Amino acid sequence: MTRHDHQLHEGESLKKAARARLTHEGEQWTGMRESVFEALASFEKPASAYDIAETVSKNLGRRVAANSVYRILDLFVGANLARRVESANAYVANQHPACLHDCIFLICDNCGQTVHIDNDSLSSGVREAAKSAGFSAPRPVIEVRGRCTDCEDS
Amino acid sequence: MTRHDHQLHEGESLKKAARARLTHEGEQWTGMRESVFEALASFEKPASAYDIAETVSKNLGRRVAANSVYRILDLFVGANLARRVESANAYVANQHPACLHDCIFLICDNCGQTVHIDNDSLSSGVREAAKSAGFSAPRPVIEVRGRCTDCEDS
DNA sequence: TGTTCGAATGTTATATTGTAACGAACAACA
DNA sequence: TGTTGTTCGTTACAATATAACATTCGAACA
Repeated sequence: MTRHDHQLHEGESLKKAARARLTHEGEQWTGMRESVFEALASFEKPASAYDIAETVSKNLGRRVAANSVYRILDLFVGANLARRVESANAYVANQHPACLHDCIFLICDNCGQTVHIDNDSLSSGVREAAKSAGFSAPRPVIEVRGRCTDCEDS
Repeated sequence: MTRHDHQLHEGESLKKAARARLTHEGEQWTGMRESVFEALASFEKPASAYDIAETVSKNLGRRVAANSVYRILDLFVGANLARRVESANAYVANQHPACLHDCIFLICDNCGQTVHIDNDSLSSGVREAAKSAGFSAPRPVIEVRGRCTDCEDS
């Protein structure tokens, strides 16, 4: 397991870091994007675009279509503010948007709780294996389905 | 890359192996299941349940609902006759249904062509990392998005 | 200030993927 | 023959995702 010296953000701090990262990419930090980010970060589990749309709608007191949320989530994923969990069709906020990692998600089949770990030797191993097979610009998707500690008995 | 001594099947041979595996699991090899398996195996890329439903419908000369295909695909995945490619919402036939592997899919973002590699040291590394994090019964999902050799210029 | 232009968002429609519920067909077997 | 359980058909619907086009907003500049 690789050491991590960078900062883990949360709450206001995370929002600031996200904003800094997005503007650094030359994108705007709009009210809508802030609302989507706040909603995304408020979930404890990966949230679907529709979950987020619902939360944002409630928070803003008006209907926001999933469509708009998808656009913003795509932007976030591209800018490393969020990650898509492929095997759950859902999204999570990235806790350290400033630095780039291939992360590994552990998703509990029972409760949906998801944790992410970074293991650069594993992920670079996967990258290398892909390159050896002739794949260029590899973007690893590493997820593990299973049971979390809380659910392993039930 | 781990050596593989087992047999790689194709065509009739693959179908026989799949049938053997499924019946060994105590499940029936019905006409419908054979049709779905043939359709699945006929694709060169991962196929969606709806793609398969369409192919089976054409082959049988009558409408087969996606619903039925999903049921059978779920059965196949459970019995190791097929794999689900999570990041593509699609399925591929398993070329060696008799033996169990955590496989790694390489999916071309441009053409959709997918190859799979087996690398037991990587996949067991992922399993171990998950276990260390408290996850039980881990089932790794390892996929890589990128560009295949044919597409890397275009 | 006012205008213009492009980015961002709103709106509606639709495509794609996936489940649920229930009944009919069929095979295995008492 | 009746009974039972699995498989499959059928319909309906839920959830996820994209497309197309209109509108709004804000930055840049005359």
